[in-house]
Amino acid sequence: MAANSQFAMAVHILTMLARSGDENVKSECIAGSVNTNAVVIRRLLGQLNNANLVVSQTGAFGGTRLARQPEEISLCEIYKAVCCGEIFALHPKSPNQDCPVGKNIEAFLCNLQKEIDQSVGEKLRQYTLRDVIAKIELAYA
Amino acid sequence: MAANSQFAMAVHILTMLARSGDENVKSECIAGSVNTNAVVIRRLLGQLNNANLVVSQTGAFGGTRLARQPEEISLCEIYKAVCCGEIFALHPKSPNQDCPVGKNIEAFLCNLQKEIDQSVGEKLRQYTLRDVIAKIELAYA
DNA sequence: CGTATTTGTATCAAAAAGAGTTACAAATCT
DNA sequence: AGATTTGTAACTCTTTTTGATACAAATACG
Repeated sequence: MAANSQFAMAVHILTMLARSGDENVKSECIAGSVNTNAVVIRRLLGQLNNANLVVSQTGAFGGTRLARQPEEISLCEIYKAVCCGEIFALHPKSPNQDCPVGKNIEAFLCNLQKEIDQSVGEKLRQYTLRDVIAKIELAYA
Repeated sequence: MAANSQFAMAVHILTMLARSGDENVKSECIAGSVNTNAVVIRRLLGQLNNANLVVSQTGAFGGTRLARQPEEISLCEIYKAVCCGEIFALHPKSPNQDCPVGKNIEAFLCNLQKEIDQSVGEKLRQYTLRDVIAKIELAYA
């Protein structure tokens, strides 16, 4: 399939919102920076809204802003909001249950998935949107 | 796309080989346990062979066996052998370089990818094929 | 030496998922 | 009332993986 860029785009979107403070930002404007269609942005904003990370307003002078301060939004929350897939997928078809390996490998892999998910979550929890802004502003200071 | 199950299948394959010791195992036999086509297995075995994890023999009474002892093969090596993608993909199209966020977000995300990859690698290095066998045999003991 | 078996690999079809696009109803401001 | 913007449905295009068929090359054994 096409690679899943939703997390990358979501971080991009939220970084822009964070830099705009209380001001509403339009999906068209974000799309211009991400270099994609505004509907793609609005779809992601919908997911971020479900996760209570952003607040949107319809109508003239509408747009979207962060629901919380940048230092209160971790990359882990963003990752979970756009529910990227697991690190690896389990078997496409259920393995042969008459084979000792086939019968037990799925449970093992499932546990492993969870452990890795935990590791990734811990790493992502170390960064907030505030850190992202800081790094980006440092880069062109 | 269809989800990438290569790591799951590779662990399955190698676990079967580990349990067969020095004996050659046929792709058809592995396919029966994984519940897929033998060519899918042979393709994966090709990758595992490139990574020097298995040894194959063509011809009658041919097949595949581990290139090393199970305790000398970590899940991290397997993961790298089948080169599953990154945890998340970068932007589908390069972001707008005239925007401060667009200009710098990719470098940030790229570093983040590497950090996460490191975390996942460390976690996977904790387990060897021997551990997988132990867990699976415990399950039906 | 010939036959049977098995891998390695090319090629194609089918399925799944993301990204991009168009279109339009609903909401909101002036 | 009119203009603007979000939310969302519907569709196409592209990419990726899996699954399947076919066949040459290698190998063992009688």
